[in-house]
Amino acid sequence: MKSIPERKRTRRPVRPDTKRKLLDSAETLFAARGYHVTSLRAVTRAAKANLAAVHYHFGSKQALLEAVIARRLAPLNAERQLRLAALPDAAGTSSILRAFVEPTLALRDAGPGARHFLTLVGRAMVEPEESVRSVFLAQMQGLLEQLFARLSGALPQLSSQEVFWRLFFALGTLAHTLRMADKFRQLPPGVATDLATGELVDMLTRFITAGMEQAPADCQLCAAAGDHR
Amino acid sequence: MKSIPERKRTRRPVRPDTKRKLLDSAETLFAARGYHVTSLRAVTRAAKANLAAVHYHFGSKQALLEAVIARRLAPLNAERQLRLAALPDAAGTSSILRAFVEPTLALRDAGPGARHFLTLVGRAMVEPEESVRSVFLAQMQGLLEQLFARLSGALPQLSSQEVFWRLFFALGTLAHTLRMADKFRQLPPGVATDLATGELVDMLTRFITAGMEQAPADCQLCAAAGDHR
DNA sequence: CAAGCTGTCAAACAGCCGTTTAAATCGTCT
DNA sequence: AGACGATTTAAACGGCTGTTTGACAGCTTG
Repeated sequence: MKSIPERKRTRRPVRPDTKRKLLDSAETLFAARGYHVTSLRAVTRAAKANLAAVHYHFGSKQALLEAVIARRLAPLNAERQLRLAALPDAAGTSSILRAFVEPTLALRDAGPGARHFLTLVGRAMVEPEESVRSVFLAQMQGLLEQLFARLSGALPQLSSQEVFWRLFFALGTLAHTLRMADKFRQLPPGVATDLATGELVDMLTRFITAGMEQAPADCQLCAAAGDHR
Repeated sequence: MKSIPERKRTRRPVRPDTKRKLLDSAETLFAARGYHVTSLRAVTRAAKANLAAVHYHFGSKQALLEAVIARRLAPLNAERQLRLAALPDAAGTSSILRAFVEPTLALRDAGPGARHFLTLVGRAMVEPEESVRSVFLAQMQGLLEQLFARLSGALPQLSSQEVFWRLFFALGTLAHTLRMADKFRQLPPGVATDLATGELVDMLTRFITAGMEQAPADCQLCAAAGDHR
């Protein structure tokens, strides 16, 4: 209403970051407290935006969740796919699992937002509510089938049923680890609470590799040597 | 605080099963849809009881959750403790883990209520909300410390930090399995969806035993033999 | 019988929820 | 300048939430 801002290099509106701030706030709150217990009022308050902004920019609470997940999961899945495709045909179980795990946990060091996202993903994998879990699984299904196929190729001595169950266990372990990517609580004394991402990747990969590579169920040698049963 | 009823033969009221029916309905609904999204109206409707019955018998929604968990977790933990104590001093990792896992998954065959409880526990372990998770962890802490001590004794070559992390992974795998104790969805074709409990216990125990018993992180032989890194 | 406790019931409470509306504001273009 | 689309804003909507209340029924005990 006054002097002309001739050098208005800012072609974007004054507040183009409302959408991003909503995503950031939702990411943090959904991860910390869960999707259902987090109200849109809490999200918009944290983002310093109006309550109606969520519906203007996203349409609904669920669409906001989908956007939060897609923003980071799409690039992450793309890199996991690249890593899997770059493996030699004869790659072993450990390499395959590492190609999947390492880009994931690398987000721990990509800023606090990405770290919150990891917690959110770890929870979304096991969410009781269909709507939340399906939002996540829909974006993962193709990659998971690819991972299953690679592992089946690397473990030809196992039945596909056995590969499935071991992969099921391994993904459960990964989800459990992701949930703790943010912070740890109630640790027994003497255990380091902060761990470098590289060490964590190593430990996790070794754990699930050992579980996947063990002898088949009907291996007599194994049954005789072990103390189980 | 009054006269002692020397012979209270019929101390039960006419409808002593309202409390139990509330526990059953809450167990089922909490497991199927989650604690927060399940309303007391849904619980009382399923139990064919009045809305106020929850507050009369338990005091609050959270107290109902605690009662649901305690009803089955107390006997379960008692048996896990017995199984652990009955082990010989020289028991191996596999036996220790099996003593913990087997009574747990045995609830799969103890009726539909117990099966729902397993799902609920698997979710409570990872619940974002502090109130839910702490209700569960408070009843588990002593047993978990005992389990940690036994495993440390069985794996003397590992640092306590390494034992902690491997146990952390193993419990994550168990929690993931418990969540699926109820039913499975979206399985790839050709994979049996219903599995006998014994087979499941075997597979799970073998998986986490292999992860826990692997060589220490700095084992040169292992690093040279494997294809990882 | 009357008193008393236990359990049930319908109704209401305040409060928060996701969503919608319509008006107000801002930046940009003709 | 005026007009226009893009955004923000305050307010309200109906609906569902956990919890509380007070009256009422059934059985046990004086």
